[in-house]
Amino acid sequence: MIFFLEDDDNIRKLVCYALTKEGYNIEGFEKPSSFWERMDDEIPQLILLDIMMPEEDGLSILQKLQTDRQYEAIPVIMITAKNSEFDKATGLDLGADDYISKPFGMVEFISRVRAVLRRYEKTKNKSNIFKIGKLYVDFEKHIIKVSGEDTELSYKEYKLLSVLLEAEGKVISRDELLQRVWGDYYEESRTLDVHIRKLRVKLKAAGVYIKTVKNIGYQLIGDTNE
Amino acid sequence: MIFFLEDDDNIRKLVCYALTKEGYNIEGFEKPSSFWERMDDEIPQLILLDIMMPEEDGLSILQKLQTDRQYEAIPVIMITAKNSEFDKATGLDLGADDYISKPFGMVEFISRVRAVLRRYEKTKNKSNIFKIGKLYVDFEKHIIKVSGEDTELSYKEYKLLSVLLEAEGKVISRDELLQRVWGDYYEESRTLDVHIRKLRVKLKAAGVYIKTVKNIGYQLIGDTNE
DNA sequence: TCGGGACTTAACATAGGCTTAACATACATC
DNA sequence: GATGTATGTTAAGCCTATGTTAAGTCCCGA
Repeated sequence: MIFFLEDDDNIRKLVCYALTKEGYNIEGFEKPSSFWERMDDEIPQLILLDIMMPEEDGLSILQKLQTDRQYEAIPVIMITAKNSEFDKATGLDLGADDYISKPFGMVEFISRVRAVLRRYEKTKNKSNIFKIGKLYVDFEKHIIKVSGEDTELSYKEYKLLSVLLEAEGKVISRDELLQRVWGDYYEESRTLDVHIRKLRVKLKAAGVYIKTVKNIGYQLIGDTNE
Repeated sequence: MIFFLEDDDNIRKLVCYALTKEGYNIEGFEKPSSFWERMDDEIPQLILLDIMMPEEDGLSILQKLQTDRQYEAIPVIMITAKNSEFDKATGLDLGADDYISKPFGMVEFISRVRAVLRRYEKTKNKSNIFKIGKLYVDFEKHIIKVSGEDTELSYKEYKLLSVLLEAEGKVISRDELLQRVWGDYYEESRTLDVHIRKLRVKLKAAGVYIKTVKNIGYQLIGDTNE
C-alpha cells in the first residue's frame, strides 16, 4: 500500500490513476490530519509527500516520520513545486529517499517509485514466514503452528507475537510493546502481563521462547542461538 | 570507499574534490577497465556511474553489477548528460538507486550521495555489540557472554556494565555511576560496591576487567586492547 | 436480547533483586 | 605500628516487578 499526501486535487487523482494502472495499491490524502488518522490503522510500504501543504508542512511531517520508531523504516519520496537545490538538499538530508520536482513526467515518476520499492523489498528480505525452534508463523496466511500443530490466536495475542518476532531477538520494552500493540496505553495495569501469559500458554512448548527481561521488557529467542 | 566512473576529467576531479572535502573516501576512474580491475581488490560502499563512457556503456555496467551476486548489494547512482525521461526511467528500472542529470548542483549531488549511503547504513543492522577480551555483549538482544558462555545479569548489573562499556576504558567516578545507574543516589552506602562485586563475580574470567581506581571510581579495560 | 469470546481490571502470590548493616581488608598517613 | 579512610565481602530482610487467577466489562453476531 502506498500513501500519497497531496492537496492539489488534479495531481493527486492523476498520480493515483497512473500508479493504480501500474498495479500499485495507492490511497490519496488531501490533508495531513486524515493521513495521520489512516496511519494509525495501517503502515504503508511507501509514502509520497508533497512539501506544500495546508495544516502541516511536508518537511515537518517527514521529520515526525523519521523520529517515530514505528515509522522510520518507511521510505518517503518528497514532491515539490519548488525546484531549488536547497529544498532538494534539505529534503534528502532530513531522510527522504528520493525527491521529485513538479512538473514531473509520469514515466520517470513511476520508475522512481519502483526503484524505491525495489530497494525496500531488497532490504526487507523477510518472506513473512518465521521459523524459530518449534514455532512456525506465516503472517500472510495467518497461520501459527507449534510443533506442527495449528494454533489459534486472538487479535492482540497475534499482534504481540508479531512485534516480538519482527524484533528478531531484540528486547522490546514494555512501553514499546504497549505502544505498538495497544496504541494508546495503560500505564499501570496487568494487561500486558496477562496477554503475555496467554500467549505463552497458547504457544505451549514454544512459550518458553518468550523471555522476560526484568525491568526492561520481553524478547523472543529460540533455543538455537547463533 | 566510493568509486566514481567518469570519463570527463573536469567533472571527475570536481566531484572527487567536493566529496573528499565532505569527508568521503573517493576514487575516480576514467575507464571501465581500470574500474573493474579495482573492483577485484575492494568492494566500495557506493558507485557513481556515468552513462556515456568509452569501452562500455554505463547501463551495461549497471546490469553487470546487478546480476553479480558479489556486487548486487552495492548502491549505484547514475549520472548522465542526457535529461530525457526515458533514460532516467531505464536507469532506475535497471536497478540504480538514484539518477542525476548533468549539469547538477554540488549541494544536491552531495545530499543524494548522503541519502543513498544513509539508507545503506540503515539496512546494515548496526547492532551495538561490544567485544572486549573474553567479554561479549549484545545490548539489543541483551546477551552477555564470557568465554562463549551465556551469563545472566540483573537490571542494575546490566546497566552498570553498559555504562562502563560505553566509557570505552575511561574512568567513571562513583558519583557518575550512581547518577547514571541509580538516578537519585545514595551518598553513604555500600550499594555500588556490592553491585560491582556481583558483576565481577558473574563475569567470572572477565571480572578482572573492572578495575577500581581508588578515590575516584571504576573503569573497564580488557587485557587485549586494540 | 442473549450468549460467547476477547479484553481489561482487580486482587493476591511469588520470586528474586536491591538495599542495608555489620564486619573485613587494604592502603595511606602520622 | 596505630589510626583512619576507602573499598571489599557477606548475609538477611524488604520491596517491587511480574506471574497468576478469576471476575467484570465490552462488543459483536445470532
